[in-house]
Amino acid sequence: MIRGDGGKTLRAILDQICNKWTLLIVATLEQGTLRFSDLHHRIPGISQRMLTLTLRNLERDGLVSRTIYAEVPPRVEYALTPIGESLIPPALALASWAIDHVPQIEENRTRFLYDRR
Amino acid sequence: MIRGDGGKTLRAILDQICNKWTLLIVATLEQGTLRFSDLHHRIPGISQRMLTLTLRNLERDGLVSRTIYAEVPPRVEYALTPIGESLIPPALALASWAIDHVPQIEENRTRFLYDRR
DNA sequence: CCGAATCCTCATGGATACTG
DNA sequence: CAGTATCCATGAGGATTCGG
Repeated sequence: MIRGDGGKTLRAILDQICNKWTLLIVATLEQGTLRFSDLHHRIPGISQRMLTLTLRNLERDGLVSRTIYAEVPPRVEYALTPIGESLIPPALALASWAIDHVPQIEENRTRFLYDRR
Repeated sequence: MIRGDGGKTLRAILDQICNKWTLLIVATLEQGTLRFSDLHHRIPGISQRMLTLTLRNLERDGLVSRTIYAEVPPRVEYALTPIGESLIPPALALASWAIDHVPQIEENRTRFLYDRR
């Protein structure tokens, strides 16, 4: 069953994981450690603000580690923790499902619009 | 890789799947056909409005079928289509991950708050 | 380079009341 | 029973500016 408690905390955490950017960031960090600017231009469309906020949440939840190097210019590197890495398989499973079914879903949507008068 | 195109359509579909209620509704329909009121009280916390809206989106995308019986009182039954059923495994994988890691994540959050001054 | 802070907009979503 | 319609609060998220 999908609900362990009343569903409160679970749904809260699912919302946290399943938001607009989290899965993409985790999937991008699968390749290994990346610094802020790398992430910024590897994830098209994300704003600096949302990248910062999402990384903070992931750090707070212990899914991502943040390492600061006191250099000039500054360098900050992000990497997945073991818990973060354990999220990779289910995240990729969902992403793969979406990729596999994008054409079918798009066809369904257009047909749905056409069938309604 | 997680991005098939520029990431536009994929991210749109992921947003659609990964919203506040979709996964819960799909997981609830795994058990079989259910009517509106059944869904309503099996998913604690959902409003009538959001249940209707989310079901419409799922119907539009072809993940859920909607059957109306011309009776008094009216009866409407919802069921997963084959595509909808194919979403069950990755959805449950993600839900299971969340369930398994809720305690650890909650501990990380409280420690994060405590460590910051 | 890496962010924090501010402002602003718009979608999400809850509460309520009404219909067939 | 199964919605639709309306109003309204909240927060996600983009653009921009400033700081270390």
